[in-house]
Amino acid sequence: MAQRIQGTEDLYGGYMRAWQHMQDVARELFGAYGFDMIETPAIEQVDTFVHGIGESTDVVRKEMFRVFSGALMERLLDAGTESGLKAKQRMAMRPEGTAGVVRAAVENNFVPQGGAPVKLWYGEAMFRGERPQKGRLRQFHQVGVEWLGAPDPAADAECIIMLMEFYKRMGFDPKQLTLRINSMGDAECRPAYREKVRDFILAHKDEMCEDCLERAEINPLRSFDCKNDHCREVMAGAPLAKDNLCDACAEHYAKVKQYLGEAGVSYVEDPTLVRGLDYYTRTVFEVECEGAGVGAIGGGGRYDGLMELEGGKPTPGIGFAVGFERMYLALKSLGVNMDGEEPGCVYVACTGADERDAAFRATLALRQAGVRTEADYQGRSLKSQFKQADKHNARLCVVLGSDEVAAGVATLRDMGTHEQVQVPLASLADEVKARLA
RNA sequence: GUGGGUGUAGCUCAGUUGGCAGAGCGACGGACCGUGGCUCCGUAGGUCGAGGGUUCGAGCCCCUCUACCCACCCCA
Repeated sequence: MAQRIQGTEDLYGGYMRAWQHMQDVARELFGAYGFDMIETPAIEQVDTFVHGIGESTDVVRKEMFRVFSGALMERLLDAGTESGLKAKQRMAMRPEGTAGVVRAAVENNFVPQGGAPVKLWYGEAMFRGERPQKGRLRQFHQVGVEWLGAPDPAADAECIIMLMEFYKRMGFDPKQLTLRINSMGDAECRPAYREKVRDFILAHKDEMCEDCLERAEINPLRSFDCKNDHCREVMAGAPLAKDNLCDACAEHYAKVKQYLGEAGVSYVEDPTLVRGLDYYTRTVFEVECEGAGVGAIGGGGRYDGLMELEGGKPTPGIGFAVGFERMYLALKSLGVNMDGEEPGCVYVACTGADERDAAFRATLALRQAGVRTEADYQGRSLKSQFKQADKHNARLCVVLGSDEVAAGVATLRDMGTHEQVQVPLASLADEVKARLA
């Protein structure tokens, strides 16, 4: 039997409706904050992701799905190297949303010099070549926002406030969530801090695990959340980001915290919070649902250097992304079922072959009037048609028997109250719509 | 990439020392032939993940493959 690729899922039924619901909530809430929707291509040049996400990150080093046409792949296998490929022939499926949106902003000049900020949101599939496990898929879905051109710490705060409101509307009690924030500094102060942490690790090399020694060179800040307890104990004595911020970063961070406080958003300052993508500067944040066992259900931060890395003018940016599948699992672990119900409909039943034509016309008329309508296509008994009507969540059932057809009427049964009335076939759609309203 | 677990009906799973493949749910049909949900009765549905081996006999034991799940790494 043909089967799915590992780590992918088919979205249908209640699960699909849950994903659509998440996008509907996003559209409404993010729209109120002035965000417009954008959809960028699922494949981009590899460089777009490498420049943005960072050469040394796991996402770029081992998780990106590379894309080649069949013809190109043949040439590649012959040549044994991709060094001869042009940049635009080296493609990858997007592992996250920010790099593509920023690339689009640069390419289309969304934020001209001195121009107003642009606010964009997306809801689409992401692809990462990892081994799947709970809350981790190779194709998964995220809703996210990018706010470009706004250096103001109020933008950081508003993003976070909006994010927490989003969770609330999706069915979380804010008390069930932990919002962790940190500041990673900027081009001014981060390099020096990074070096300090590296030196600290190397000074304690006898006590650290192998992974951490490797991290010291690649991304020393990651050692803060090493899974090894002993490493974390050692790292507790390491220099903290918040003590090593330049004045501008410290002021920015303080302002973000002030605004969060004013908005009544509770947060935990976590000096060890380090996000895995290199583009982040200053504010970073992450939201976790305790006990759900799926890790972070959303996160983001500021990326003031990213536009430049993608070849644009220096333009500040901030954004976040929320994982659909993880959020779905987290809500489920809290007893909230996100599955959407099939919408109600009207079912057209008939008693036999002689009435089938009349049923066809009634079904057509209802659908043309915009009513979600179902009917029988298997020649089932009337009793069975009623069972089908229930399965389709029918609110009304139109019954067409020989008596009705002869009299030019239809019996309309309310599936909730069992009330039945006869209405002229000519005004069926109006009668139905009046009762559904 | 590394480690562990599981594949039996549409779904969730039982299946004892190797001895006639099961349950619950679901589906379908019926309970005074034109009326659903509840109840009752009945019916259908299986390459026991695939291939090989041991055995009189394998869902069960052995080997290989494969798929999925979980965990590490990392991340949404």
